[in-house]
This record gives sequence, structure tokens and C-alpha cells, in this order.
Amino acid sequence: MPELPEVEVVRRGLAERSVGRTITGLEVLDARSLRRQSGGEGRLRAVLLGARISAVVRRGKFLWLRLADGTTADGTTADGPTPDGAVSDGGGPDGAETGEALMAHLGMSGQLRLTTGESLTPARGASEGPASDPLRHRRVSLSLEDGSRIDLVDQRLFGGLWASPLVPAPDGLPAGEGSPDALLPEAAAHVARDLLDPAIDLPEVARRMRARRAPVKALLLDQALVSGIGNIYADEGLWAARVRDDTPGTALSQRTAHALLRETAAVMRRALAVGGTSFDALYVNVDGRSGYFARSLAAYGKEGEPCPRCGTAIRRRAFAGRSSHFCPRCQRAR
DNA sequence: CTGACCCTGAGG
DNA sequence: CCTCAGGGTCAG
Repeated sequence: MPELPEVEVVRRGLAERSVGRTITGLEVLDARSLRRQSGGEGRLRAVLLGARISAVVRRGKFLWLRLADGTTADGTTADGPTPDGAVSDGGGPDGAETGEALMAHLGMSGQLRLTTGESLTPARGASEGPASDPLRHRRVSLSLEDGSRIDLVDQRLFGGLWASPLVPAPDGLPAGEGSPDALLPEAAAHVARDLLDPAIDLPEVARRMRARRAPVKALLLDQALVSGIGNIYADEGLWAARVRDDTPGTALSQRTAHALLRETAAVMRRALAVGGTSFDALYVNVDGRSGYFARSLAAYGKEGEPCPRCGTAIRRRAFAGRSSHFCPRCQRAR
């Protein structure tokens, strides 16, 4: 559910309130959230404890925290592996970059919540709690030096946290939103630039789409081609550009393919401006608040409702293992 | 490129 | 009780 705009809302919240802080604790309530961490909790602990958060970066739906050597309470410097030559000193005043990033992916139901000292609820039994407890599905928590906490809350456990070494981005351009340089985590190296990335080459992405026979919706969802788009914004972008989901990439003109990308970007920008899309409490920002874009959706989840453009009932069908929503009248196959 | 899998909770 | 929802990954 969280797609680019929602993840960007989270990135901004974290960047505002966690950059410069040192990580002082790691609490793992459900090890399944660390599924992608080789070496498990012990390895993650070694990377995180004593590290200072120097930046919060996003590419597509992937988020990562850049880590620098922080100063521990007793004044000693935390250690961390530094891959030779990869990192000189991107860090701030009190430490060199550790060469590792903390990756975060929210999956379907993941949230990163920031809780300040006062609002920390008295520790209930593990992740058990009343249905009203917003932290009921808390899986992992990072304690920060100021007493605040970053909580990964994830009902369905598709998301996760894991450490990944930084490598240079092949094009030498900033690795993502919020990135101080061209270094990106190895784990995000396969992820294409997203539609809100100033360094994305839209005509080139359009050309690559047109070189593939797969249905255009599958291409929009291919994170290695263009990242950040999920089922909701794919349907909305296709609706905005009046393109049918099953149109083969090869059937698109350069003009149409480019327009589709621009329309999808525009939808995501509008969603971001109102805090993202959420249908319920499952997607929220770092303070637990929902965005307002759901009320602006034209196609997604609107089966049977009139198309805002022509009034025809929106249709829904299974597509590539997911559901697809479109207007049968004004979204024509090409 | 399709489908299974990872998961849980809502809804039929 | 069964099915469905869905991002990413990986086997086939």
C-alpha cells in the first residue's frame, strides 16, 4: 500500500526529527522483520549501536538511513566497517560515514513511527495490546539518544529492516531523494530511479517501455524500469493518460509513453501534496496521521462508480495477480 | 513472464 | 472457515 508519495511523507518526517541523532538501542520484537538481514539481529546491532543518522534517503519505495560514527554516552566512538575507497567523509561534524546504510521497506502494511519520550506508552506485554493500540504490531524499535524511538509497525510483516553496504551509483548522480551524494545501498542498486527524481531520464524510460511487449501496467510496476509505482498509482496514472492497462509496451508511441510517465508523476505529486493516500489507519505518517489523497482517486477502488471524466462505470478485473481498475470508455487500448 | 510465497485481518 | 488483499523476490 505505501507507494512513493506515502514513503516520501515518512522520509520527510524521519529526516526532520532523526537526523543528527545517535542510535542507542535496538529492540527486536519479531525477528521476521529482519528476514533480509544476513547475520540477523546480532549483525544489525553491531551496525546500528552508536551510529549517528546523517541522512534519510528514498529511492522509489525504498528508504534508507545513512549512518555515521556517532559519539556514545561515554565519549568513545562507535566502530563500523569502512569499505576501502567507497566512503571518504560524507558525515557531519562528529564522524565519518560507517559505509553501511539501514534499509527499510514498508511492504504492504509497514509504518515507521516516531515516538517522543513523553508519548512512549508504558511497556505493554510485547506486541500484544488492545485493538486500539497503534503500536500493537510493533516489530522493531530503535532508541535514539534523546529518548525518542523509531518504531517499525507492520501488521503483515512484508516490510523489514536490514543493513546494507553503500556502493557508488553507476551514473554518479545523487542516489535518491535526500541523498548527499551518489552512494546507494547495495540492496537498492537494482532499483531504478523514480518519477520524482530530478535525475530520471523520462524519454529514455519511455523508450525502454516501448521496447518491451509486456502489458504497460506490468511495465509501470517494474521497479527496475521505473520505481515507486504500485497498484494504486499505476491505475491512476493509466486513467489520467487514458491508456488501457493491457496495452503492450510496443504499441505505445513515444509521445504516449512519455505522457503516461508525466501523468503518473503528476498524480503522485498531487498525492504527496496532501500527505499521501490512505484508506484506513494502516498507512500513516511518522505521527500516525493519515493522508487525504484517497478522496481524489479516479479509478483505484472505484469499481461501479462513474468515471470522473465521462461517467461510464469503472471496471475492475484481475491483472497479473492483482486487481486493475479502469474506465472502459475513455481508456482505450492502443 | 507467470505464479508461489511470505503474512494477517477483514469480509463473505 | 475460506478467500482475498498486495510489494518484492525467486523458482520454474
